[in-house]
Amino acid sequence: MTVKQIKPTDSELEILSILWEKGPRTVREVHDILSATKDAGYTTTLKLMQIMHEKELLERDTSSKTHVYKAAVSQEKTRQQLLNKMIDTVFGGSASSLVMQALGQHRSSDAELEKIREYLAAIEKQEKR
Amino acid sequence: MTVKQIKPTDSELEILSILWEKGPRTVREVHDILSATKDAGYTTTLKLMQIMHEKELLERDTSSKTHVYKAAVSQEKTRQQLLNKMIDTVFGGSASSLVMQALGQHRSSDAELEKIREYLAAIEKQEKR
DNA sequence: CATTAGCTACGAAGATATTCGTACAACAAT
DNA sequence: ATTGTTGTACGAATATCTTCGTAGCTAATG
Repeated sequence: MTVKQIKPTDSELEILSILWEKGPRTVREVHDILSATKDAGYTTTLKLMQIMHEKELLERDTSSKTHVYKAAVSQEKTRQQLLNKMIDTVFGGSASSLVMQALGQHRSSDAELEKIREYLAAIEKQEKR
Repeated sequence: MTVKQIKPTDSELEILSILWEKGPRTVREVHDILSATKDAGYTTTLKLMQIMHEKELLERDTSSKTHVYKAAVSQEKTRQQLLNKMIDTVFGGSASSLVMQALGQHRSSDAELEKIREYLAAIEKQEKR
């Protein structure tokens, strides 16, 4: 049995990100947020969201004239799938290659690094059992 | 000045991976390796590689009848760009969010985890200065 | 009630990615 | 020399993504 693969395009991911962050929103609201950074017509955003609904990336409430959309896939699961795919296709299946590359480039805050250290310690403990 | 963005498609990435791993190869050789896992016609692989050459993802040596292709972009740089993009678009710009998610899911070997720890220690030392 | 504004639905154009058939050249084998 | 094999080039069909114009519905406004 194969798990349903979530494969949003870049445009779809932008919309999902907004809905994850802000919660359920109308097309108008999503469009206004999008317009701040890129320019696209209203019907473009509308169509995108309708297609995402067909693909079951979004749910929608059509009980009132103005439909309200929300993400139908979780941010957590989507992140995991996209990440796993990148690990497989770009980093030869090695998660730690990816981790080292990520740590090497981006400056992370002390707090964040500390979290990562704790995480590693927890994993270590786990493995000792 | 904007840096040239490397944006290979999934199919292109498969070909790049082969060339990174095996070094310069002919279309036939690449195709034979690809055929092991997926099925596609020979001319499909040929066309792909020709287009990748146009896009300057590949270089080729046409001095003999059978052309020899090699990657024109480094694995290192490509990984970094794809990773940075994912950090920005999927993990809200937080490299450590990505790192934690990667560590959480995939089992990494003790040796790999140890490398990561050393890496963190090095970063810490660096920051103390 | 007529007009305007805001919304959905939908078709279609444009862009890009993918796939493959066919033509043609070079070369080896019979 | 004819035939078969292996290669490149290229056009075209198909698929998917993106964008937008237009039509038509509903509600508010004058």
